[in-house]
Amino acid sequence: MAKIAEVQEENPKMSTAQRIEQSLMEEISVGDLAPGQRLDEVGLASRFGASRTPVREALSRLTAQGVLVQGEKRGVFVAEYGREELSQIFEAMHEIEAACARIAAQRLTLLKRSEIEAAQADCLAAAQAGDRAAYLRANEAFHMAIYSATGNPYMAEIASEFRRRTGPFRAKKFATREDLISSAESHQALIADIFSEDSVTASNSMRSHMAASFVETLKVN
Amino acid sequence: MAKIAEVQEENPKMSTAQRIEQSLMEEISVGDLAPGQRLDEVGLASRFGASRTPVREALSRLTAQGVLVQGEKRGVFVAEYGREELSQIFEAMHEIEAACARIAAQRLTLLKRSEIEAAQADCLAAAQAGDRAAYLRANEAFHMAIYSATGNPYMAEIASEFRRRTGPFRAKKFATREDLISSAESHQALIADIFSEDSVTASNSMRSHMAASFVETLKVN
DNA sequence: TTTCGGATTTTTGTATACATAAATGATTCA
DNA sequence: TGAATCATTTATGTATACAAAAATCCGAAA
Repeated sequence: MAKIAEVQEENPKMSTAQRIEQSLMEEISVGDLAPGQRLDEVGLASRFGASRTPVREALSRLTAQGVLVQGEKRGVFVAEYGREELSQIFEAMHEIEAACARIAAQRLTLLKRSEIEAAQADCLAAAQAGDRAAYLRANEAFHMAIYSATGNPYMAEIASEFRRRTGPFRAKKFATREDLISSAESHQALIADIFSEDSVTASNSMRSHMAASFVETLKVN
Repeated sequence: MAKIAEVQEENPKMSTAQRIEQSLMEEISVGDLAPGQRLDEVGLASRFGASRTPVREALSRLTAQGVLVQGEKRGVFVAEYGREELSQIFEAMHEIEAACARIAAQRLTLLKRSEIEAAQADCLAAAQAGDRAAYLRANEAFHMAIYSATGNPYMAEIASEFRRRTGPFRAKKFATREDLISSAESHQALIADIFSEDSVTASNSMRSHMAASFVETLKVN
């Protein structure tokens, strides 16, 4: 509820449907809405104080993005992936992230470089503080900064899309403060390799980062 | 109109919204609906013999997929890309296609191999016949067969999505029978390199195929 | 007790109506 | 003549209503 009001005040000119879509996306990526959970149109409508029409539009768009799926039964559900599906999604994500790292290394500007550094500083701070929610946000911002450094909004868009899809599964692996710190530390090597401006080094470094992330994710899913 | 009825009869249990979405997608990817064209809700509603509600749902989903965009004015429009944007989209597409070719080369099964060959046979036949519409379909099937050969439906999905987005722009470059034939012939080298089962060769071959495709596309856009 | 069939209740998909925002056009004043 | 403001019309976003399909529940028969 806090989040809804927050978004509402930040962008007061958003339509109800967009507001609902963003709120749901946020809740899903953080893991408040668990994979497999059913989303009821009328329930959401009353919860957001709206009618079914904008709710349906939001659900429809989220389904088109693959964040929700319509299961065998009636209703839409938060996408739920088994080990096999997770591994396929991570393989795809891993390819795209590697491409992003390679391109980013080639095109790195001073501005983008400082944005990545700033995001990483936030990651470290949140990890030290043991603030899980803050770390999740900072970690997303860190990867977004790398996507943005490609200078290619379409690459960034698909990379973000996979990140959203896998959000709830990756989120589970951050249980303790140590998890946060080790994740933040693994960013350091990645940053160094991207900043080396050698595309092969950057790409390989991202591949190993993603592979490690996948191993950790599989442990808790 | 023929197409609408056709899809309707193939999948009689589809909802009106899905039917409209598929029809519009088909018309856009073939180029019947030109980039930049405005899509009017009431007009589409009367054209499909439905109310605005399912039309809105279809437009909303197509917008979420990036096939349509909501412009500065009111209304949604078929996505229109300038040279700069086209080059960015092609760069992203090129990365994904290269990854698909690499993975496909590593995992090639006899079945997938024969599917690729069959699709290419269709391409050659359509090109020889100078049948542009048939070639467009066969060419899509050819690339889909490669995506499918990765064994990874998520890779296939994003690759397909880019293909749909760029459909109307790529379609323009097939004007004469010679265009079709030269395109079909360029598939031959690509196939040979994928069938070599050497992932680097396959990936590089796809990169050059995509680069060539981009050059041709830019000429007509 | 289990299973089959029908009735009931949800839930979805579509249509329609209405209020609001935006684009267009007209009119007036400079 | 031009610009600016106001009115008109058009289109969008949301709400509500209704019909159809699916899921659930309940009872009867084996």
